[in-house]
Amino acid sequence: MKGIIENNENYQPGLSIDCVIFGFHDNQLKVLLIKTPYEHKWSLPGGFIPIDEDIDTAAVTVLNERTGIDGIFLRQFAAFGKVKRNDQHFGKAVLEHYKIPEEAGKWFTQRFVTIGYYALVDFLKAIPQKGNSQEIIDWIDHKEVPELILDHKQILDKALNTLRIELNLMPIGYNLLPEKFTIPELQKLYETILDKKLDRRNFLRKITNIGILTKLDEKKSNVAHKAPNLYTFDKDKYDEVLKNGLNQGW
Amino acid sequence: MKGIIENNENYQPGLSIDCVIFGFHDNQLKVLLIKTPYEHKWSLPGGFIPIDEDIDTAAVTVLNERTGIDGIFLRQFAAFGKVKRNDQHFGKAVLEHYKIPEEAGKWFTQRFVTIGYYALVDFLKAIPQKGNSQEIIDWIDHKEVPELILDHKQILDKALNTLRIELNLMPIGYNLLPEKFTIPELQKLYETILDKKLDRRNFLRKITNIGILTKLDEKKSNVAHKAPNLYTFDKDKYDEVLKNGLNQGW
DNA sequence: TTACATTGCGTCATTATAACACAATTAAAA
DNA sequence: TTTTAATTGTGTTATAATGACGCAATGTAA
Repeated sequence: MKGIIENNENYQPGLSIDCVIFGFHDNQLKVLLIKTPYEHKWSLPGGFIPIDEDIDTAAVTVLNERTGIDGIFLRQFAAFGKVKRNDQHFGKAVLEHYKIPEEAGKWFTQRFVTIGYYALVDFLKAIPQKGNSQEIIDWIDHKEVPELILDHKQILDKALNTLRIELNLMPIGYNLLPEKFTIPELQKLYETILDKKLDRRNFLRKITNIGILTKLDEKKSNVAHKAPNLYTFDKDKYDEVLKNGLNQGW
Repeated sequence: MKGIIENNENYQPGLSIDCVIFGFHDNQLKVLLIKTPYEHKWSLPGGFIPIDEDIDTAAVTVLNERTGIDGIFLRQFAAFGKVKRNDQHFGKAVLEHYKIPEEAGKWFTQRFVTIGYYALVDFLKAIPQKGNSQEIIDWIDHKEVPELILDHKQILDKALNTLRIELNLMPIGYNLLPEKFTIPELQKLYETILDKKLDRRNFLRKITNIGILTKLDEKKSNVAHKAPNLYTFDKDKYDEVLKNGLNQGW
């Protein structure tokens, strides 16, 4: 933040990035959110775009800084550019907190357009990183997201909606689950994202027919009831399906 | 253009809009392209964003100015923000042509991010409008698009690709065809967009099963061979399907 | 009058989907 | 130790969707 206050001519003016980072844990679809001490609401992790960086690169940077992982599944899904989307932000809390003089503050109070990215990450590998010591960063169940700043709730909703649609076009799971997982776990992931129950047996048939799963000669241990079999993704086939898409339609 | 040269502080800096406007005619999917006398290549119709306008509104304005129609099907599909996407543009031809002094020209030579929209319009209702007398604006078959400026070819490709995917998620045709049309015409539209042949009989079955077509008691006249029946879209059902989507997948 | 391209309507085999049955496994309760 | 309950693995069956065709009707042009 300090760098940009002093050298905002090095950043793309009026343009920001916001990331909706999804993780899956305890049968919950979680979102990585941030709370700064000078704001009363939570917000999506975001950032500005150095003028000498591609916007995608800037998004990767935000994500990497916040989760500590590389090679993340990251997709741009929409740009948000309503005139009034940030008209009462930065104007108060942030500028005061950073003691930014009015003239320099104009850079922050201008009308901002933001580009939304969503990411799918392995909850156990992603370690939430604070931007500074006063920040709080945490995984929050998407069903219990508190009030967010600006239009961040809309951005989050749109991201989830996009994810739901893309679920029908491509396989997911590789990015959200640990290397070894069970079919019921994968099903829970789908059910959680879609917010609806699926039939166990039909799910198994459909997911295995895609041809991206490898059944391991190993069962999950330390579980109540019957121990489910473990699977991994066949990465080559997975990537092929990712590239070519699932349902052809016409 | 004049307004923005003198009052560029009224526009969102470093951000533009580009529109991929599709029309369907003579069994060709056509794109509305522009050629300015001071450029050797063609370009997508685009524009800048007034700081007091939503980006979507700015896109509607561009579209309306270029086609003369309202109530257009218009969708934002991606933002393009590679660092070098406009590094050799504006720097020469445009600035010279408009005799923009170097200082004022900096606004145009800065790094630009552009937001891509695609539109579907009725070819016969859309009348290409020149921005000024020296411009050429024309419908060009998407298979014969000449070399375009900057990354406009990529933007066009991405738009078409998005359209192909969305064809499986929603009905189209209402925006691209005249009010009355035949099934073979609708099929040609699909085939042209997808660039593949479809079976007549299966197409009829599938498209009618969607329940968005109304068969008219009228046949197309002045045609070679057997006169095909005319149809219209049932707008209520069409909109309902548009809203809810076609294939559920999971 | 005939040839030909196109339309309208239909069949049939295959595949995909939805709904459901039952046995096996394992922790916890009785 | 036995029983209960939850969960997993592996089916079956009926229905719907899809892909690959056949054939007669229509209207232009040879």
